[in-house]
Parts: sequence; C-alpha cells; structure tokens
Amino acid sequence: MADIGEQGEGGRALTPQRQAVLQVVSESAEHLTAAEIFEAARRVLPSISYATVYNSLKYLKEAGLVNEVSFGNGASRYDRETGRHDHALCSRCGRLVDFELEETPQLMRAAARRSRFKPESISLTLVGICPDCRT
Amino acid sequence: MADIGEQGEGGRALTPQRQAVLQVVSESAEHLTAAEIFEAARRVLPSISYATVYNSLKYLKEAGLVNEVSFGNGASRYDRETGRHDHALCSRCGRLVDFELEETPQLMRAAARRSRFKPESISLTLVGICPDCRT
DNA sequence: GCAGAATTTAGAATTATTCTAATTACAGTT
DNA sequence: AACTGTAATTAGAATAATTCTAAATTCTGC
Repeated sequence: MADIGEQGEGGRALTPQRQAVLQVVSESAEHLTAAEIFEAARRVLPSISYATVYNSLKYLKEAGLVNEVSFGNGASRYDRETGRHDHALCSRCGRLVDFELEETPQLMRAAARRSRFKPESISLTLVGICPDCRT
Repeated sequence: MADIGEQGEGGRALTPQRQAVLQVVSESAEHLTAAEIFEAARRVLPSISYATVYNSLKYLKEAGLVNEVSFGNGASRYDRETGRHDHALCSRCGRLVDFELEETPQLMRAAARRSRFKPESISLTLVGICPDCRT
C-alpha cells in the first residue's frame, strides 16, 4: 500500500489524472464534493472525466492521501486532512470544521468493549451552532 | 413539537399513513431503509406512495418518534430507538448495532469546548469487525 | 355542506454514484 | 523499436436515493 511515486507491480500509481485530483484536494482548505473536485480538476486537465475523478478519489483514499467525510444529507466530501480527527457540523449554515479530541483512543477502546466489535476506527461528529452563526 | 395523538393547530398529526410507517419502524429491531419501509408499509396500506413514506419519516423524525442513521454508503436507515445512543458498523458484513456509551455527555462538552460550537448533539460510530464475522 | 389547509398520490425530476464498453497508455519483454 | 498484456481513462448510459410537482383527496372548523 502507498507506493505512491514508485510504480509498484504493474499499476501506474500517480497518473496525471490522479495527480490533478490530489492537487485540487490538497490545495483546498475546504471539504470539497466530487462535483467541485471535477470542476477544478478539469481546469488543470480539461479531458478528465467524472468517472476518473471518482476512481482517483477511491485510489487516493486507499493510498491514505485523501479522506472521505459524509453525513446523511447530500454528497460525500473529500478532505486533505488524512490523520484521525473529528468533525463539527453547523446545523444552521452547514459549515464543517475539523478538530482534534485527545480522548479518542480511550473512547475507541470503550466503544469496542461495549459493542464487542474488533475496533478499526471511530468517527465522531458534533452537531451544533458554529461561532459565526451565534452572531 | 410532539403533539402526536392530539391534532394540534390545523395539522392532521398521526394520519393512517404515518401510523403505518411508524408501525413498521416500531415493529422491527433492524435499521430499515426507506425502500424496506415502503415495502412493508404497503402491505398494511396498499395505496401508500414512496413520497408519503419519505414525508412521514421526516414528520416522525421531527416528532421524535423515529431516528435516522446514515454513513456515507447507500441509503439512510431508520430506527425505532430514539434515545441518544451510539452505533457500531461491521466493515465486513455491514451489520449495524446500537450500543450505549456512558461518557457521551462529557464527550459532547469536550467536543464543544474544542470546536467552539454550541453543542446540540453528538454522533459516534465505531467501525470494526462484529463478533459473528470474527468466527 | 362549504372553504381553506394539510396531506397524499403518481410520476417526473434531480442528485450522487457506479457501471460498461471502447480506447488509450504504459511496463516489461524481446 | 514493435508486441503483448494489464491498468487506466473516457463518454455516456444506468442505477439508486431522494425530492419535487401538480392534481386529487381528506380533514377541520365554521
């Protein structure tokens, strides 16, 4: 996994299309949708297709270079922040903010104990009103 | 909110259609999709339409009688369990299990402090391997 | 019984995502 | 430097989930 840069066993790793998608996600501080990424990527590489954006995102996600975030409504969003982190979602304006909670390792262990699952990851989203919306 | 049973100000509250949807969700221990609810509800009320299932679910959700759960993939699922609780999702078979974590109130406060959001709710999902899939 | 409001219905429309089949681009040979 | 097999890309169709629309229906309150 993650032999980005080397061309591994047969696969072409970081193709121009995948590079374009990665560049778009990496250069944005926002959490972009696939549609937004497609729009931006075609400015870099006009021939790129929608399917390739999805394929590239999937590839980059597996390589650990981008992160997918989604909550019930609408489309998935993609994020350059690949380390473990938590999200806060504003119920008024929809803004999505990253933050870090130190207690997540213990939390994951507690959740695994209660649910009897072998833990792999944990996701935590706070829904509330963001500082801006409180005026 | 929640003037179920009384017909409040103009609205018709618990119509037969809404009752059928509520019944379907209440009688299942599973987390059903809208499609599954539609199938089951039309056995009770053959004339019910897809749109009404969605409208009813929205209504019942606002009234606090059912709960919506969703994670990236596929369709939202609806749950009779309306109290706050957490979820564990099996990454192998897709099974979704409810569980309860006592530390969530403190967790919500900690997340609010870190993110500077006014907290409304918090959702926590453990992804891992369920007991059955570990064979 | 009638007016007005809310609800339901059926199907069209929209949105997000995946699939398909044909084409193109490599990488590793010779 | 042509050849072969694999992987990736493209365009557009297909699918899935959900929302919207317009007309018909059902209530509630007078």
